[in-house]
Parts: sequence; structure tokens; C-alpha cells
Amino acid sequence: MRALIVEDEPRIRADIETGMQAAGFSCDATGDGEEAWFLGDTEAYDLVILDLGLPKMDGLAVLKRWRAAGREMPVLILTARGAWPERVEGIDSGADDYLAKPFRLEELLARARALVRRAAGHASALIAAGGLTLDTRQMRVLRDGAVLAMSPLEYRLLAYLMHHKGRVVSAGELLEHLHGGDDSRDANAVEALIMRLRKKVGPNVIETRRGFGYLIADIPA
Amino acid sequence: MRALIVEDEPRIRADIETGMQAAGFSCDATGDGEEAWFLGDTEAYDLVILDLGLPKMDGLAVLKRWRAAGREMPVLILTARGAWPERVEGIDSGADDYLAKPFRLEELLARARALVRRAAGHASALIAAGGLTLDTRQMRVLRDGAVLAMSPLEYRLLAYLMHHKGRVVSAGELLEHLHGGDDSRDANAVEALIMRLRKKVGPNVIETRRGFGYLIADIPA
DNA sequence: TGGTGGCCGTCAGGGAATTGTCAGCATTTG
DNA sequence: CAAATGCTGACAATTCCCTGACGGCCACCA
Repeated sequence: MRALIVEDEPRIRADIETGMQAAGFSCDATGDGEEAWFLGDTEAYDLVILDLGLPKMDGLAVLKRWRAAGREMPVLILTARGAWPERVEGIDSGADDYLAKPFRLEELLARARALVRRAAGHASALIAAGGLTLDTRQMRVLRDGAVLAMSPLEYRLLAYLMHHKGRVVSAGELLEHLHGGDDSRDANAVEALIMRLRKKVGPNVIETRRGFGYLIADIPA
Repeated sequence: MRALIVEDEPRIRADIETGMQAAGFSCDATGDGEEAWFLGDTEAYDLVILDLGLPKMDGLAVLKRWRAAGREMPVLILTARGAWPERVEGIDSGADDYLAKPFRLEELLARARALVRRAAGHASALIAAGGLTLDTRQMRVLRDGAVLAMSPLEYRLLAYLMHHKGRVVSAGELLEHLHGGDDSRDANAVEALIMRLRKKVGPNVIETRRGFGYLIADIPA
């Protein structure tokens, strides 16, 4: 976990840095607004602690420039007690949290942990195999960056195969998965679906294991 | 956006509810810990405002039971000023934020907006997707710098899609969040709304995933 | 208080996409 | 070679979604 600490008062900055390091963060620290902006723009931090009263460039301005440039790391703002309009502005400028000075180090650490924990929840939802990329959030399939149009059943069948990439999946298992328990369907339905899928994703993606089932080899896109 | 407000002081509860509704939330409110737990466990909220001092079941206990059961909605804790150990415990119990009483309603709303944004993976007050810009503070929608006129329901539906941009949202989920739990409506209502929205925002913004739902892509295809 | 306009849920019709089935063909297996 | 297994194209029924119209409801205003 890398953290950037931006605070112009050396004593406080050192305190925070010590505490964060003790909590397992690896820290950069600065008291200069421009340097802070440059670091946050070029380095990859998991968390930024940002004091608002800075020389050269105001903390809020730094934050806004980061957000405008698409930097989305969590930012915890330090603010003077009672300056609530400033807090509201900070939060609406893209801050994820604030803490009023003076504060207890334990509280800062607790909030830092919470922010990092939350930011970690945005894992990628992409599965790659057989030259394809499955985007499970947007429910679409990509090949060479292009979107392949899929019908609902086609998508679910392909998703199942890709979730189980590198394993042979029987036709029965596919039927079971696509139409839970409803065995009114012909086994041929799967074959037809597989064929339609192959027309879209191209040959040599879905392999047949005669007598056993189908699989997508575990080769990343 | 659905919110649950848990606060045992009726006056404060009513104030919060009024403010939240004005900000576009559809609210349930209760002053009872057990009812709060039940609602949070069974309904789908986008945000919970949770007071810690409750009869029957303590706020922290409610929160812990939710988290233990895997409920992950953002929770904003209300706490007495100066009780900082309580705040630290609250945050480490899974709260996403806290606010000390007494507070300004504006600040509560700003933090509520921030939490909802953060939960959806955004850090700015402006959400851009599909060529549109959603201004959550002013509750406006912009395209090419021009304001698009929206009816209340249209705005909330669009806001929900944009908060969850890049994710497929089912018609049922939309109904649920537009009219909390009231399932008396026809599924066609969503289709009609989507159609009216598309007339305003233009085609190719709201995509249909036949059999699954709708989405606004966050990466142009 | 009565009118007016916007909002929104419902209905009904239609069109297009989807998918199971069938029949025939190709390939593999014993 | 014959049987079994899988592939393929065509077809039709069904489902799903879009769209225009209508009317109830509510807020606003004279």
C-alpha cells in the first residue's frame, strides 16, 4: 500500500508518516502543493492524505486537477475544525473523506484503512481465454477490442465455458446450467447453440471433445 | 436512490427525511433498532443513515449483524460529538463514514452524495458516460454543455444507470429502486420510461441487453 | 374551485430477435 | 462397413421489447 501525505507543517507530517508506516503503508510526504500535484499525477498511490492549507497551490485545487485528469485514488482531506462549508466543497470536489484538525492518530488510521478497503472492492470483471475477453459487468464479449453481439443464451453459454476455461464441460452440464432442471429440451439444442456461437467467435475457440463435451483452452487473449 | 434512516429522535428523523427526499432519495425511516436491522437485511438500500443510540438494539450491533450477513451498502453513522473511540470502533465495524451531532443538514447531504458516488465507483460530483454529464449536486443532465429537461422519474432512472455505468441493470432492479418495494407497477412502466428517456438523451446511449436489462457503457464500444 | 398541463402507468399492437426442433450430412469409431 | 456422434441450415413458435395512444392523477394557477 502506497500513500502520499501532503501537509505543510513538518511536525504533523512526520507524525502522520510514522503512524502510517507503522500501519504498513509505504509513504511519500511533501508540504508543497505543486510537488504534491506532480507526485499524485505521476505515481500510483492507494491513498492520499491531503491538507487544505498549502503554499503555492491550494489543496482543493490540487484535488480538482487530479480528478479532472482522471486520477481516482481515494483522498482523505485534513481540514480546520468547524470549517464546514470548506468540507462540503471538498467532498463535492471529489474527496472521499475528511478529518478535522486536531485529530487522533488512531482515527486517521482507522479512516485510512476504511478508504483503502473500499477502493479495493473494484476488482476487474474481465475473463480472458481463447483470444476472447468476457466483460461480466457489461455482459459483452470482446475480440481484438471489438464487441461481439450475443443473444442471451449464447452469452450465458459462453460465459459458463469461460468461467470454466481449461476444463471439459459436458452437454448435459450445459443444459442443466442454462435451463435449471428443466429437461424438456433436446440435447441438440446445445449443439445448435454451440454452432451459432462459433459463427460469432470464430473457429478454433470452442473445442469439441467427442463423447465428452466442449472446452475453451486456457490461453489468455 | 433508496435510503434507510435510523434515528430514534422523531424530530431529527423527520428533518433528515425531508432533506434526503428533497435531494432525490426515496426514504424509509425508523427509530427502532430491530426494525432497522430487519429492513436493512431484507430491502435493497443504496445508503443507510444510522444513529448509534437506539432502543432495543444498539446501532453498532445492527451494523455488525448486517456486515456479518454480507450486506454491503454504505452506512453513515451519526454519533455524539467528541466520542472518538466510538467513531473508530464504528469505522472498524464496517461503517463508511460518520458525522458528529449536531450537524448541518447540508453537510449530511454532501456526505450522503459522496458515499453513494463512492459506492458506485466514482469520486467526482460529476459523472460522465455515454456523452452525457450528470451533475448530482444540481440534479441536472448535460449534453454538449446544454441542459436536458428531465422529469423527476426520468432523472432518477438516468441517475441510477449512470451511477452504475458499465453494469447491466435489470428492469426489476430499476423498479425496485424507483418505487421502493412497491411492486404494484407493471414491468412495462420501465420500458415506457426508458423510451421517453431515449427521446431526450438520444439513441445509442442507453443500451439494451435483451433478456437481462439496460446499461450505459463506460467504455464506448 | 374549476381548468390546464405535465407526468406517468397501462394497454394493445407490432416487429424483430431468439431458440428449439427437425432432417440431412459429415466425421469418427469399432 | 455400419453405427454413433456431432455439425449445419432451415423453419416456426415464442418471447421480448418498442412504440403510440389513452387516461388518471396531481400540482399549479387564475
